[in-house]
Amino acid sequence: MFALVDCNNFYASCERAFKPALRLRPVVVLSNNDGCIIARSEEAKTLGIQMGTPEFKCRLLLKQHDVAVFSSNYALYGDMSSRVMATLAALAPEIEVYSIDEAFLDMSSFSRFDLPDYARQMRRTVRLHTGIPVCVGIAPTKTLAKIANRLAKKNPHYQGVCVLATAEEIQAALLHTKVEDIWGIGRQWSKLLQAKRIESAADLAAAPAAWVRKHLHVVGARIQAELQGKSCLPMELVRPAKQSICTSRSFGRNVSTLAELQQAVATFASKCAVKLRKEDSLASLLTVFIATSPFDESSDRYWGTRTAALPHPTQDSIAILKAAETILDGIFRDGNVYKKAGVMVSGIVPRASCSTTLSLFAEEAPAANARDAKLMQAMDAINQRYGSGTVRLAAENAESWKPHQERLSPRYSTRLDEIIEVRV
DNA sequence: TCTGGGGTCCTAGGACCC
DNA sequence: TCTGGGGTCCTAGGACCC
Repeated sequence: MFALVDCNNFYASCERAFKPALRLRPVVVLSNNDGCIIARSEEAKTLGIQMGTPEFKCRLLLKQHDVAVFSSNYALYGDMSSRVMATLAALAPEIEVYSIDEAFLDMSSFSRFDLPDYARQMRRTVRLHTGIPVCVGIAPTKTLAKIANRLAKKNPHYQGVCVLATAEEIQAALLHTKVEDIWGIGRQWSKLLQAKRIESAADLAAAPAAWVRKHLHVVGARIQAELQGKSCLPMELVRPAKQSICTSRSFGRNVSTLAELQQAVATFASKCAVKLRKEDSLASLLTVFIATSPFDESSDRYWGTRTAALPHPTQDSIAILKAAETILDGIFRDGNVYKKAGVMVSGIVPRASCSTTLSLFAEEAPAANARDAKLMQAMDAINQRYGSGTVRLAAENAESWKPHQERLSPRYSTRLDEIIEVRV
């Protein structure tokens, strides 16, 4: 048996955990640049506020109903997530952290337990330790556990816990789940299935296997098997190393000059290098992209992107930044109003496997690399201790590329100075 | 005026190997 | 008349997830 534990309205719940007065008010959290609604409390959902709506389109509604509106505070959500996960890890022998607000737990050794009762205990414990409300779904496969969790969230009579153990319970749950609500079935496949009169999860479970295999490929075949109670997706206990790392931002203002883009791209490139070093990996490919607004119909869209091989696999900020500047020069087109830019590193290999690999064409001797590596270590250590951005490359300017965040809450759980500010 | 950011996996087809 | 059988690697595009 697998349990899926999922935090309710996670970002909104994090904001609430530190401001009990918000319990009685609808809460929403905005994306970067305070652009779109990306999290809603139950009350905000009831008001009809849709996920992904631009803030300016529902500003009046937010005001009318005295909705508490927050910029996204990723430092807070990340730390709260670790606390939830640490609590869950103590409640089951194995945990797979699936996303910032979800985890699978291995319940296979709990056959002699009263599962619903144990699940209720897990909810109480997480609530007590972190202040975050969660729902628990338990079933024989991950896909069914997802369905159980969804039912636990949607139907109040479950009180946050749904266990699907018998064939009858599973069949009833499948009948009440539409295909588009199945984990792994997105918009395109839903359309395809509905056209074939496959409308519920029960329909999909019973559909001809050959047809599913042909049109939904192995991924769909796996989903079907999981719905039938055959577990195909095992627990993944160690997070695999990342295959690509991307840092991109929409700009809070119009950007037209190469100089401004250079600064943005330098900042993002450097961020990618920091993330690479955190992963202890090296990248061999670098992509830079710049884009105009997809919503502006008065001028042509431009999406400039180019990928180049790095001279040798690296995690060095300076090497990555230099290469990014060259790529940017090649894709910049004068006369555009840019709204977004990004840097991505890929072709990633673990550093350990690479220590002796030399490039046939590299101009720099390995000795120079060793010195640069020490420099990066020192920079990371200083920024770790005194806050990111304390030391940086001159080409970067993180401050000016910070997205607009006018309604940011304090980083309650990671910054002492910000808590003291609240008391005053 | 105004619209997020980060990922993964799979398939098909071309080019190549013995 | 007739033309094998088994692979790998790479890329682009399309699907999906949070």
